[in-house]
Amino acid sequence: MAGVKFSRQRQAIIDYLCSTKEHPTAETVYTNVRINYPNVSLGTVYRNLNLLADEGEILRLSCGDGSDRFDGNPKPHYHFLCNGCGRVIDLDIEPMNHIDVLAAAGFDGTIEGHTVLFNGKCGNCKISKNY
Amino acid sequence: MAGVKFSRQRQAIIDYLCSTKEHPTAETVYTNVRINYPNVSLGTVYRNLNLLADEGEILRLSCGDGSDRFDGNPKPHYHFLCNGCGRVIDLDIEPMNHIDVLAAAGFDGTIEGHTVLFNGKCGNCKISKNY
DNA sequence: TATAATAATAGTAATAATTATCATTATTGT
DNA sequence: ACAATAATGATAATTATTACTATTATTATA
Repeated sequence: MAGVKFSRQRQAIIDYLCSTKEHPTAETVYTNVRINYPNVSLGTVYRNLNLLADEGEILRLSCGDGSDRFDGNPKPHYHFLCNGCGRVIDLDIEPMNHIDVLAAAGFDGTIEGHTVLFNGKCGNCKISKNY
Repeated sequence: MAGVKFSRQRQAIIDYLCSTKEHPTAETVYTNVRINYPNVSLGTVYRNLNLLADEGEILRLSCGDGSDRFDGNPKPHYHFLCNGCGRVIDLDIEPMNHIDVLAAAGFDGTIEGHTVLFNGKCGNCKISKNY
């Protein structure tokens, strides 16, 4: 990475993101990185999350429910947002790359990719909240 | 609508949203409604956009690029976000309702729906910005 | 039509999420 | 070891949105 130097704080952010499947917000990343780096600043967390997302090392998820979330797995995959508890869960289905071709028909731009966000009630909420 | 009274301001917001295909932000709605209602407040615009989105009369689009956008057409359809100019464009393809069934396989929650956001370069940007 | 109930408004203050600034510290190539 | 410069922590600033409240508008009914 040209012009990018290693930093312990950035590494700790990557390590934390890769250790969880919870799609944490910047604030949650901050809370968890502070366990090992009590002096880390929230600005540093935001700066690095942006850098890593720009480099394609992590994914940024904007689910429209407040803060952005981040995913340590940069491979394109689909997500589910529970509108009971707000959790974001990875879905285990193959990305449908062919829909980029379908969408391109009759469109004068160039399609580079897509995101899919499913919504509904997660397994936990179905039980605990009687959905 | 139980407990909901008519207001000229709300009607003006609906009229404006239905008159454009530009998926405006709350700020843009505000600017345009002010042409006919110079005293309308930004809070009124936000309050009504939230109300209308909750009632299902309009769509809220969170594209992850700053402000939420709104669409006067509440029928589920797919969108394209140009990462050259930031414009959001309606795509003319049939929603793939069957993918909700695919996604539900091996998932313990209930899938109620999904959104798809394509990205790339719009026709204008391909020309004007040499993409 | 006048009235009473209450929803909606404008204006403003407050909050939440994120980005910018900057002096100091850490990393890295030579 | 040193010089160049990227990264940091602390804080201020910005952006997007929501909350509060006294006043005004809508609407059902007398």
